[in-house]
Amino acid sequence: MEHTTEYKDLVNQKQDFLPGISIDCVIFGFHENQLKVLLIKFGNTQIYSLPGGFIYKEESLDEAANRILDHRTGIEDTYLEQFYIFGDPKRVNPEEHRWIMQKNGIDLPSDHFLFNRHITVGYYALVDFTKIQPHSYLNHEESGWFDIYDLPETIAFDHREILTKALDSLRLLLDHKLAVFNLMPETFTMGELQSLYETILNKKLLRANFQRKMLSLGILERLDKKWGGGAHKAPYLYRFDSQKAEANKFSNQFEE
Amino acid sequence: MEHTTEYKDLVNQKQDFLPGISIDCVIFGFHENQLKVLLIKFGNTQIYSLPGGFIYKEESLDEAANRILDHRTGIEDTYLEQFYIFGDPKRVNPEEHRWIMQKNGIDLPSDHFLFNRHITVGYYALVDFTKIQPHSYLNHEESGWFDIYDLPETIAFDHREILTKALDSLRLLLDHKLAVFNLMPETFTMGELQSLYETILNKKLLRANFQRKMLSLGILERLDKKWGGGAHKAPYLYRFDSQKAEANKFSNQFEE
DNA sequence: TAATATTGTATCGTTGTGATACAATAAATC
DNA sequence: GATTTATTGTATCACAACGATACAATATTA
Repeated sequence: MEHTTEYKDLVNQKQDFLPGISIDCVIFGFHENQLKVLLIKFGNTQIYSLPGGFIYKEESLDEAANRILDHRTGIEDTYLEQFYIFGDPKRVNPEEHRWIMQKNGIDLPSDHFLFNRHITVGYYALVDFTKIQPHSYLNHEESGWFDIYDLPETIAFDHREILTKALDSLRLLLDHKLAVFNLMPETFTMGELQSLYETILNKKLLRANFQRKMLSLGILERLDKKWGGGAHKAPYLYRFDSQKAEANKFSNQFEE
Repeated sequence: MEHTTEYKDLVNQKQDFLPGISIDCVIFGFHENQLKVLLIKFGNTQIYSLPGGFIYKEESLDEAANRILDHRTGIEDTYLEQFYIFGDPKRVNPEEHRWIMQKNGIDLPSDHFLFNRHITVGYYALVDFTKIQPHSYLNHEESGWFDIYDLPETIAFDHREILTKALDSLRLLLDHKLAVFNLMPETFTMGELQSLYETILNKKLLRANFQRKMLSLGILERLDKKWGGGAHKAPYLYRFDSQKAEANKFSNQFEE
């Protein structure tokens, strides 16, 4: 059983973790015009969940979230922010949880700490999809990217609700900060950027107006044209220019 | 010592509470053109703190926050929302905490659970100042309202940071929801409403434009004029009309 | 009765935005 | 190599939103 290492941590390290609290990460990526989230499939089941973990006793919440994210994606520095804390006492069904563990060959007593009530802090990460290679850890967990609008049927616990709230928060972020550029690769066309906005907002935008608005913000550096995209005029490539953004008083809208 | 009852709870009921997690409430009110927050003064000190508490094991976070708020202000139904979770392992200095308790005649061992690391969930409440009478509980705690821009010098733990974050969140709320009307009395003049906005945003607004904007939202009911306000034209009184707000597609901007 | 302070509203110019149009052009097709 | 095609970059028009200013209305005071 490939999960053993991780689960051993969970099972044995109770004394190292803060009790009764966990972190769940909604890892957003953008690929082929789809907004994706990274989900983990529990072994021997069809149940998916968010990657999560616990907080060491000497660790801040942000540090824990970064550690968990690094563990799952191999990305160390990326945009990561808490968006909500989920504290319903019935948010996790301990029977469901125990059944999942059993399916993975781990038979824990029903009074094991893992099945106690846990409050969970929701973090979302905005990662550059192109920089994430299938991590060894990912394979072990049978994790994968899913279109946020086409999620698996069975999602564990209250994780579907967490995903919904994360998407809501991401939409709010669009209005206030420029953090969504963390979802784009280093260079991109205006059409690709528009596609990201459309996917997050789940509605079509007028191309001409989107371009006008984006250029007027003064945060993009225009590079060479992108050749070979098809039988049509070649689009420019752009790069997000954080210095320009700062000069244009958008400093407070990006990366805190 | 008047605190005894509450502190007894804290000291003895460890087993009833979720371990390692607390709630702190930033209770906003609006009075005499000032944005106020309710702070508690620890006995025999000059140290103020936010009213807070712990979560019972069968209670949701929102329920706990409501209970704590009710306890402090006597208000049962009001606008209450979590805004951030504070999880720095050094956010509370246990020595400072123990010293404060000692000053209140409660000498706890340094390994008492109260001095363990606690993560705290920040909630803000928007209350109608005119409906809050000095609650018996308040007197006991020597609590009082403070202008958010003129806080006491000594504020315990990381509570000043929590207050700052709460004010930031309140400003965001202004853009998205109509919840700030919870801070106003039942009826008010346009000038009073403008004063609230100016106080939250900490900047002056143009009277004519503010009035035009507010009226155009179609969320206010115009009542009789308010007489006796001085040697000038009498202003109209307004009432926030949640039905109008709903009809004008603002339903999603108010009370969830 | 006149003066005063404040309120309610109108107006002007500027900016931002939705909608549409059109020229430019890289690759595919003939 | 000329033509076609799909897409891009930009211009334009109408309208809404907004900052700034002006002014008439009016409840109280003098």
